[in-house]
Amino acid sequence: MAETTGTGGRRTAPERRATMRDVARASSVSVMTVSRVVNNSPNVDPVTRERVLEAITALGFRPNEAASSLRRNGATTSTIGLVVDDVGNPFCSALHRGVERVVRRRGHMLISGSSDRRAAEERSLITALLRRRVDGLVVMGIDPDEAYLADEIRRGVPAVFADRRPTGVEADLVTSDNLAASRLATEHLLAHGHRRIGLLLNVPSVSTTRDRLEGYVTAVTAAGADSDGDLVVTDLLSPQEADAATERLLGLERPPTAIFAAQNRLAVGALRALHRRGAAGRVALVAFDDFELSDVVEPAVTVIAQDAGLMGETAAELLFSRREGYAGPPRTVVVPAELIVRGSGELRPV
Amino acid sequence: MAETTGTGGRRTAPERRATMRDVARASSVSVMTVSRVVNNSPNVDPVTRERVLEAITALGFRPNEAASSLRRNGATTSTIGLVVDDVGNPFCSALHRGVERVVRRRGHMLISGSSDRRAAEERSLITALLRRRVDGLVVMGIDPDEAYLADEIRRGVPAVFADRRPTGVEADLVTSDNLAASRLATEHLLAHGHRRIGLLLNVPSVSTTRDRLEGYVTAVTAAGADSDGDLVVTDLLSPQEADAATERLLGLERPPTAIFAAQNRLAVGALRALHRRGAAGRVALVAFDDFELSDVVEPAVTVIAQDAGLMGETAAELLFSRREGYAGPPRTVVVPAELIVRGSGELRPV
DNA sequence: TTGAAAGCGCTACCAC
DNA sequence: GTGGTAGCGCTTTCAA
Repeated sequence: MAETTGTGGRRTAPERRATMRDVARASSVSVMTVSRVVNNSPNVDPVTRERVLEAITALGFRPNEAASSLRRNGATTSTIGLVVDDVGNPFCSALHRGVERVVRRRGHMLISGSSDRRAAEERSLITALLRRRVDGLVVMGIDPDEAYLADEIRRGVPAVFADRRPTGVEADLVTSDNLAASRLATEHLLAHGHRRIGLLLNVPSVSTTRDRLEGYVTAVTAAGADSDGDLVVTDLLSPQEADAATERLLGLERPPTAIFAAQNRLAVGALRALHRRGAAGRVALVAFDDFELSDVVEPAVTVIAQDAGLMGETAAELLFSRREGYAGPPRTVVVPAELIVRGSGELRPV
Repeated sequence: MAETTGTGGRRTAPERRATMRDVARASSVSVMTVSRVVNNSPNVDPVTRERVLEAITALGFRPNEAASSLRRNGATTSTIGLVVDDVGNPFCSALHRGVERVVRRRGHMLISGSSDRRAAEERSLITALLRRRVDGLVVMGIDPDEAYLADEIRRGVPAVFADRRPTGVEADLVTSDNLAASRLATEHLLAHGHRRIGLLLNVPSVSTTRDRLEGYVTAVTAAGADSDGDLVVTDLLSPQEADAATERLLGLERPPTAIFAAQNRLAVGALRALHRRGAAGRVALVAFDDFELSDVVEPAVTVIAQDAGLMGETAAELLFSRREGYAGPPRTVVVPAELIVRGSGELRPV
C-alpha cells in the first residue's frame, strides 16, 4: 500500500551518479575507451563508440569536470570569476552580461559575486574563486589593497580590472576616461551659464570617484565658477542618500542652479528629488551613465553614457589574451564615454 | 640589460601552484597534518599548526576545492547553478541578486548563465553546470521539454524553477499569481471606463505569458468589453518590438484607450511610444513589473509589482531545504504581486 | 583500436 | 598528536 509504483525498493535515497567505470562495465569496454568516446577521440571503432554512447544515455552519465581538470594537471577549469559591487545594479549587470558573452563564446562558465562594496567580501569572494581554480578574474574592485593578487597573476591566474583602477597591483584594466568625461559634463553646464554646480559623488576610495571629482574641479576652477565645499557631496551610497543630498543642496542659501550626479545610482536619487520638488524643469541635471528611461522623463536627461557591456567584453578579451600567451606589461583600455544631449543639461539658470 | 630586477632567472613561466605536499615538505610534517590545519581540525599541536600556517602563507598555498570535493566522494561543491533569460534584464538581475544573497549566506558560490530565451542554450548551460557538479539548480526556464531534469533531481541535484512553471517535470517552483495579477490589472482599467484594452505579451511558450493572457481574457469577457484579436499582440521580444506594436495599436481604426504591457521589457517600449506620440496623458497604461523611475515619468506609471529579489531568495531557500533533507513532493510558493496605483492606470478614456 | 597502470590534489580510515 | 595508505573520477603514458 505504501509503496505504489517503482520497480526496486529504495525510494528516497538518491541514486549514485554513474561514473566512467559504470559506463565501461555496462558497455564491456575499459574506462579508457569510455574516456576516448567522451572526449571525441578519433581512434575508436564506430561500433564500440555507439555501444558506449548508448550506455552513457542509459545511465545518465555526466563527465565530472572536476576530476577531469584535476588529472589534466592544473589544466583549465573553463571557468572565469567575476566580482562586482552588486549584480543587481544596472551598470554591474550590463558589465556582467558583457563578460558572460565573451566567456560563453569560448565555452567557459562564469562564477560571479557581489562585494556589496565591502573589501572583506571582495576578498572572501576572490578566495572562493581561487580555491575553485578559475582560469582568470575580472574584478570591479573596492579593496584598498589588492596587492595579494600579484602572486596569483604570477602563478597563472590573470586578473583584469574593470571600471576602477586596481590598488597596490599592476594589472590589465578596462575603464572610461572618467576625468575627461567629468570635465566635459561640467564644462557643458558651465557653457550653459551655470556658476554654481552641485556635485553628487560615490565614495572616494574608488578611482572613478576621485577622477570625476578632479574633472569637475578642473572645469570649475578654469571657468572661475563657484567652488564652495558646500556644492560637493561625497560618500553617497544609494539613490535615497542622493535624494536627500539633492534636497539639502537645493535648500542652501545660495542653491546650485545645476546638478551633476556623477554615478548611476545617484542620478536616480537626484532625479527623484528634482521631480518631487517640481524643480526638474528649472534646475539643470547631467547624469553619469545612461539609463533606460532617460529619454522618457521630462525633461529628457543629458548624460555621460558609458558602454558597460563593451567594458565587460573587453575585460574578458584581455583575460583570454593572457591565457593565450600574451605576457607583456599590463594594458589599459579606455572605452569611450560620450555626452548625450537631451534637454536637462541645457536648462539655463533662472 | 634585458633582465632588470628579479632574483631568479625565469620570468614568464608561471610558477607552479603549491600543493599540500609542498606545504608539508616546507613545514616538515605530513600532508595529513597540513590537511588538518587547513580544515581546522582540533587535533593539531598549536606549535605545529603555526609552523604549517607560516608555510602556507610563504608558499601562497590555496586548497584545491575540486580535489577536496572529489575525495569527499560525491560531496558538495558548495556551488549553485542559475539560469535566467538575461542577467542584464532588471527582473533577472534582481532575481539573481536574491539567489546570491541566500547562497552566499550559506557559504556557497553561484555560477550563472543567460539562456537568451533559447532552449538549446538553456540545455547547454545546464549541462555545463551539471558537469561541474553544482549542488542544485535555479532555473528560469524556456525549454519546452525540461523532463530530463527529473533524472538529475532523482540523482540528488535539486532543481527549483523561478517565475515560470517547468515543462515536463514536477519540481519546486516560486512564482507570482500571474493569472490573478493580470486579471486585477485588467479589471482596474475596466473599472476606469475602458472597453478597448490593448495587451502586449511575450512569447506564449512561457507559462507567465499564458497566465497573463488568461487573466486579461477572463476580465475582459466578464465585463463584456471588446475582445478583438487586434487588441492582443504576442511574441514581443524587446522594447523595440513593443514600441512598434504600441504604434500599431494606436493606429488602429478603433484604437484602444488603454494598454496593458504585460512584461517588464515591453512596458519600456510601450512607455516610449506613448511619450513620443504625446499620448502618455491620454492613453492609460498599466505595466507588469515595477521599474525604477515609474514614479518619475509623467504621468507616474501604475504597475503590478513583483518582488524578484524575494523570488530569488525563496527559490534558493527551497533548494537548500532539499539539500537539508526535505524529500517531500514538489512545492509551489506564490510570491505576492501587488497593484501600485500611480496615475497612468487611472486615466479615463477620452 | 584497446587496455593496464599510475597519479592529479586531496581526505577517510586506520595505525602508531 | 601524527603519518601511511588507499582511492575519489578522470586522463596520461605506455604497452599490446
